[in-house]
Amino acid sequence: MSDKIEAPKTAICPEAETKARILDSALTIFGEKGYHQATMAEIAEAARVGKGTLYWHFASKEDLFAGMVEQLTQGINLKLKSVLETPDQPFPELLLAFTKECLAYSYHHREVARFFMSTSQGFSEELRKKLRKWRIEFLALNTELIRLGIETGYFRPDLELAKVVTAFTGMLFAFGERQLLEENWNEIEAEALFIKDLLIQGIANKSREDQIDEEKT
Amino acid sequence: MSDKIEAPKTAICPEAETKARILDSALTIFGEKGYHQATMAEIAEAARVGKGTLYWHFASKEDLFAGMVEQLTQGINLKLKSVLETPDQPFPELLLAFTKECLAYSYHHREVARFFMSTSQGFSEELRKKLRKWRIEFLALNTELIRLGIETGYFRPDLELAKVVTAFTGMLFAFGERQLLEENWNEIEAEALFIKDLLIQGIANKSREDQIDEEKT
Amino acid sequence: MSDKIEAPKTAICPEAETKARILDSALTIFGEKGYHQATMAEIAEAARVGKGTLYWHFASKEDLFAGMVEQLTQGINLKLKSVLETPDQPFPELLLAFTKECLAYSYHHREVARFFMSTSQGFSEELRKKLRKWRIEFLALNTELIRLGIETGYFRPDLELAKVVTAFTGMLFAFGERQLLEENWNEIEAEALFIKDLLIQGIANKSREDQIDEEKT
Amino acid sequence: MSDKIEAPKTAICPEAETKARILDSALTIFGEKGYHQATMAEIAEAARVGKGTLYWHFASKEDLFAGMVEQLTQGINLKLKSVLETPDQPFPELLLAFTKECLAYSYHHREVARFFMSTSQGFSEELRKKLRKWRIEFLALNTELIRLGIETGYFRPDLELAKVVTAFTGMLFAFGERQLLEENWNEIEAEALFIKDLLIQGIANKSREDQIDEEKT
DNA sequence: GATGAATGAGGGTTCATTCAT
DNA sequence: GATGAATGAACCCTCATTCAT
Repeated sequence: MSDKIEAPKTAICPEAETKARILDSALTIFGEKGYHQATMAEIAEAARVGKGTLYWHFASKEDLFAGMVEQLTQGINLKLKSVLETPDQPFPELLLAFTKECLAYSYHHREVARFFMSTSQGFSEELRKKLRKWRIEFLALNTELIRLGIETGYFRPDLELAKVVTAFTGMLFAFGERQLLEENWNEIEAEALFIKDLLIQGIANKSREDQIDEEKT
Repeated sequence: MSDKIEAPKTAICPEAETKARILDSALTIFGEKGYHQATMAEIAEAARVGKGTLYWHFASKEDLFAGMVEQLTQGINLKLKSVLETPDQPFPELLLAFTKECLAYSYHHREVARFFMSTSQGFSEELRKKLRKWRIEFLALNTELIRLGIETGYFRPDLELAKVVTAFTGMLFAFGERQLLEENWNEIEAEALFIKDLLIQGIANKSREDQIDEEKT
Repeated sequence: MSDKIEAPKTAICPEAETKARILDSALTIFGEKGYHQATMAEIAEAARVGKGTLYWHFASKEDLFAGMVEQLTQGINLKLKSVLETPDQPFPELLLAFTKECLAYSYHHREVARFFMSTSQGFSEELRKKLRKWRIEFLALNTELIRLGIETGYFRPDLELAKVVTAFTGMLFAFGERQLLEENWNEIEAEALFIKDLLIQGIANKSREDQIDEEKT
Repeated sequence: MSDKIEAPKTAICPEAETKARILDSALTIFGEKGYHQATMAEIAEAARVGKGTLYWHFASKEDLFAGMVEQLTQGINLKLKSVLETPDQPFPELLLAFTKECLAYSYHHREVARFFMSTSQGFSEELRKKLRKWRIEFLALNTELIRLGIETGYFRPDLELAKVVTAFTGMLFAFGERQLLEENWNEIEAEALFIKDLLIQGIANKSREDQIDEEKT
């Protein structure tokens, strides 16, 4: 929702400000050209700092990349967590909100949605480990969402969590990428609805649905 | 169709045999390390030819990459086409077969499934155009499948084709990538079934479902 | 002599204390890694001061290096001078004491013995001039020693001073470096004796030797 | 003696010729500026090849350096071996010839004599191991020479070989370096004689000397 | 057709030095 | 006096591409 998600924590001191500017530029440049095509010189120029300054704040190109991705994942994960913790919310609305948040995030940070998808070929084992960890953290939130759906009776109790999560995140990424290519901002609402309905009607617990139907009558 | 690309190892003409070996090595190396991390030297070595030979058969690294991706997409598209053209097949089984074919392909050519997903950042406009074309060709087959589902009454008639295709391919890629990471070959059957059910039960035409239910009784 | 350079750690004036600490760290770091491999950052860290502080006390890396070498050469030269000025000492014992002092110094400051040997390639003309000057000062003391040997009749009067000094210092450095590599501290006594004997018996004035022999009988 | 010691072995094929030219340039540049100050660009320019060509023939800067040093040590060691194997030569003349060869070599390859002396700070462990090996090979020849001196009765039998070798090589290096600084080519003869006399008269077996003296009468 | 030595533009990284605080 | 963030020139090395054989 807020246009600037990665607002610097203590932006008054100039040092942190520089680091934030570098991370910002990294987000832009890595997003535009991808990791291997982006150059440190470009990022430095975009951040209006010397090339050496990058290496004062980050140990290497990989480290800068990692810092940027971490900031991003923490951003989306924080939002998703707060969605999950919203009290007194019927599950379908929770699912919808969650989906919308994901799509909105990949819209606002369209340059970067790729990194969730991108294979980590050519990275150091250390960075791969980090990326894996962040991916797992993200998937954990998705899993929690689905688990809630089962718990509240909206999803069939016999579902294999992992499969549902795979399908769900697959759809999220696919729609996120479509936005990347086609710039349909105003479709987020419709797309989130579509995904929600597809999931609910597909894996909803029919007996419970019937119950609900009966309750309404 | 084209006798060159599908030509197996037993080609008599030695020139085509060399080119095939190069494409094979390109598939392996590009798959293992990704486009930017793979080097022409590696590919040449893997193909047991000189580096110069690559440039006799392909104009550039991008050209070789394009050649490889084309071969791949033609391979899967050919298979999917033949699935779609199988006569007298109830739609659910068609959907299942299609899905299985996709998953199987991404398993057998796991090194390459990435290329469908990978963003084409850093490529020349020319190559990007080609990649886009092949992607569209692949999506066209998916669209055709979904269209059939609607036509035959298994899917709701009011569905927006593009959205369904996006969701479907998203799931395909997600499961394909999971295979990449986890090596669950024998899950293909189960996964395809899961996807099929999720789709059918989710976007199935309820009235028609009722019809079917009634027909059974 | 100079109260700054020889000032020990217990200096009251804090500024001089900082400079001394820097010189100490320079000695350690330059000694361990060599001039070109040592970095100002390392030296600053070892001296527990900021990088900028180095530049308050020394104009440049070369200047710091020069300051350190100067301190060292003054140290050894002072010692050698005092050896040479010891009154009423038979020449062979003087020679032995001189040699031992050199070997002991290169043992205690093993990290630095290298600098006498190290070629000054890549240094500024200014620094090279200084290094040359200090080398000459050191050689002058050696020359003085040999001259004394001739004057007192222990060495042949027809010797070319420069050649003897070259040979002598060559042996000193060779044994000094051997210590650097092999850590035989307790060999200094034996080595000094060996060098003394080699020199004396080799370049001694035979006629005088005969005289001595006869005097003993 | 021969002006061109490192004459290419099979200089007809152009590839070997290029490699030889690179080694030659490396000798010059490394010699002039030292390892750390020399740049690959300079060496490439001196060899009239592209920078990349260096990396076709050598894996790295260190590797090139190692190749150069190896060629040098093999050159001098070969010469010294042939000196040692000269048949029917009285030991003093052998000693003289050996010394002259060393001095002449360090004159002809003055840029490089340094490498025997230079400490290997800042090199990889691998290169250090190689340098150590070559140094030992060179010292082995010196040891062999001294051993011969003892065997033939010219040197006292109770001498510690290692000490004599240390002193001998120390003098060789010192005179070699003096040449480096002062360009006294025509002094080699005199210097070699000086070293020989210093050694012989110093560590000669007196009883044998007496014998010789008596034989002469 | 095939080869591989040669090329050089370009990238990541280091580090002595400066200067505002 | 002291600091350390910022700088940018310079370096080693990679690798797609070429071309003589």
